Amino acid sequence: MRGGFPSRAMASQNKGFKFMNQALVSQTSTAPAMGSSERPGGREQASGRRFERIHGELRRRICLLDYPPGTVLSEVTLADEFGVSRTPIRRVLHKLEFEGLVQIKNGVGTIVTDIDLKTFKETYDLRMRLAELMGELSPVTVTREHLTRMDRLIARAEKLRRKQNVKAYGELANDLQLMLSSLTGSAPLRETIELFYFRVARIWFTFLPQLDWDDIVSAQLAELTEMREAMARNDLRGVGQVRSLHLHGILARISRFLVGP
Amino acid sequence: MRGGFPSRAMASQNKGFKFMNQALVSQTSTAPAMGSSERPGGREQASGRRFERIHGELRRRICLLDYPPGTVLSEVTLADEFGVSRTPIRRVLHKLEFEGLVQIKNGVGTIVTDIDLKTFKETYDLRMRLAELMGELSPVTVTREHLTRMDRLIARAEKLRRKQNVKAYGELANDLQLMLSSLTGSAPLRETIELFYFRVARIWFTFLPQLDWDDIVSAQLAELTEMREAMARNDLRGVGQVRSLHLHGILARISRFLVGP
DNA sequence: AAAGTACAAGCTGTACACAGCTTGGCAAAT
DNA sequence: ATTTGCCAAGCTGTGTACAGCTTGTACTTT
Repeated sequence: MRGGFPSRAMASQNKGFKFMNQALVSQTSTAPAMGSSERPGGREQASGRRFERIHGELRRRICLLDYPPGTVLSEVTLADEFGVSRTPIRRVLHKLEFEGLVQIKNGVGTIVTDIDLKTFKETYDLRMRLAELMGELSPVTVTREHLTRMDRLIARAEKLRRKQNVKAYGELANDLQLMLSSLTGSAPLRETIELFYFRVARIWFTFLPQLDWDDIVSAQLAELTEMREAMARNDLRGVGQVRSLHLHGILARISRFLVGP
Repeated sequence: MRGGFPSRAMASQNKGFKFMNQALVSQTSTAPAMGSSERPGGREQASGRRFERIHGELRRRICLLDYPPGTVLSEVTLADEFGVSRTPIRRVLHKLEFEGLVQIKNGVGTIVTDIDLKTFKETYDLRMRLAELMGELSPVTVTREHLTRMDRLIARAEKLRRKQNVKAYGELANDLQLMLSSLTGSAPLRETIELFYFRVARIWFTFLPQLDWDDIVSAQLAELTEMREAMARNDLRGVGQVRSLHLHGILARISRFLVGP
C-alpha cells in the first residue's frame, strides 16, 4: 500500500487542475521511506519532535505535489507508514486542515485541497501586500551568512536551467521562503506569510509544466539576484518589493489560465 | 512572561483561577447543557456543529476573560461539562492552540496564553496594516443592513457610558469585529484579521480596569460613528483607516504599561 | 536545619475498539 | 435501457483504558 496513493479521487470538481496533476504524479513516484524500520535506539524520539516531523513531512509531500490536489489520504495508511496509531496522525491532519492544506470529510477521508481561482488570486494579492511589509515591521539586519545562503540558492537556480525539474524548483522555492522568513523580524507577519506561502505555492507549481521553463527559471534567477543586491545594502524594504514584484509576475504568467467565465 | 502585565498577575500557578472557573462553570451551566439528557429526538445534533459550538464557546470564554491568561484548563473537566469524552475536547483545544489562544503542556495541562509585550506590539502593528488593506482587496458594497447593524452597535456603546462593564465592552468589540469581517471581501485577509483579533483583543481587555473608562468608551464611540459615516458613503478604505487609527489609539493608551526595561 | 530524593497525584499522549456517516456498486422495478 | 432502492465496504468521529510526563510534597539524609 505504500507504493502509490491509496486512491486518487479525481471526481467531479475542476478538471483543469487535476489533469496536470496526474502527469506530475508519475514523476514523483520516488517517495520517502521512513517506516518502522527506522527506530533503532530504544525510544524513537522526543514526542514533541515526532509530531513536527510527521507534520513537516506531510506538508512537504503536499507542497511538492507528491500528494497532488484531490489525493485522498487515509489515517490508517499513514499511521502504518509512520509506525504510530491513528491518534497522532489525526492531530497532524487536523493541523494541516487548519492550515488549509487538506479537508477532512467524515466517512470519506482526508482530501488534499485544491484552490478555486478567486481565492487563489485573493491570496496572491494579500501575499504581495504582506511581502511589502517585510521590511517595515521589525526589520532585522542582514548578516554575511544570509548572503552566503543566498549565493547557494542562486547556484541552485542556475542549475535548473539545464532541464525541467518541477520538484527541484519547488524545493528551491521552499528554501527561498525559509530564508525570507529568517529575514522577517515580526513573528506574526512571518507566521502569516509562511501560512499563505504553503497554502498556494503548490498550486503555482501545478502550472509549471504548461509554461515556458526558460522563462520561469530566468524570472526566478532574476528575483534571487535582485534580492541579493538589496540584501547586500541591508535594504529589506527592497527585498520585500522584489518579492512582491515576483509574485505579481507569477500571477501575470498564469493569468491566461484564470480568465474563466 | 506573566509578570509583564500588571493587572491580574496571579503570581505563580493559579489555584485562584481554578476556583474562578468552577464558579463560572456553574454560572454558564445553562448555556451548553447538551448532555446525554438533551437528545430526545434520536440524534442530538449535527456532529460538525457540535465541534464549532464548543470551540466558539471556549474561544468566547477566553476572549472575554472568563478564562484569563494563565488559567489551566483540564480536558476531563471540559469533557464532563459539555457531556462528551476527551477526544472532541482535545480536538477543540488543539485548534485553540493553533490559533495561539492556549498552550498545551504534556503532564501539566492546557494553559490560556499570555502575550509578551514585543509580540503584542508587533501584532497590533500588523493589525493596523491589515485593517488598511480591508478596503483595497476585493471590496464589498455596503448594504442598508450593515448600517442598521452599525446603529445597534452605536446604541450599545452609548449604554456603556453609564457604568464600567468590561464584559459588555468585550462583547461589543467582538460584534464590531464580526461586522467588519462581513465587510471584508477577501477571504484570506478576513481570516487573518480575525485570527489576530482573537489572539490579542483579550489582552487589551485586561488593561481596561486600569484606564479611564470614559475615555475608552468615548474612543470606541468615536470609532463607531466615524466608521458609520465612511460606510454610509461606501468608503471601505475609510473604514479601514478608521480602524487602523483606533488600533493606534489603543496602543498609545497602554504604551505607558509597555515601557518596561 | 537544610538539602536532596523518592513518591504519588494529576495531567496529556497514545492505542484500540466501536459507532456513525458516506459512497460506489449491485439488483430490482419501471 | 433507465431509474430507484438497498447494501456492504471503508472512512472518520467518539469513547475508553493505559502509558508517559510533570510537579508538588513528604521523607530521608547530611
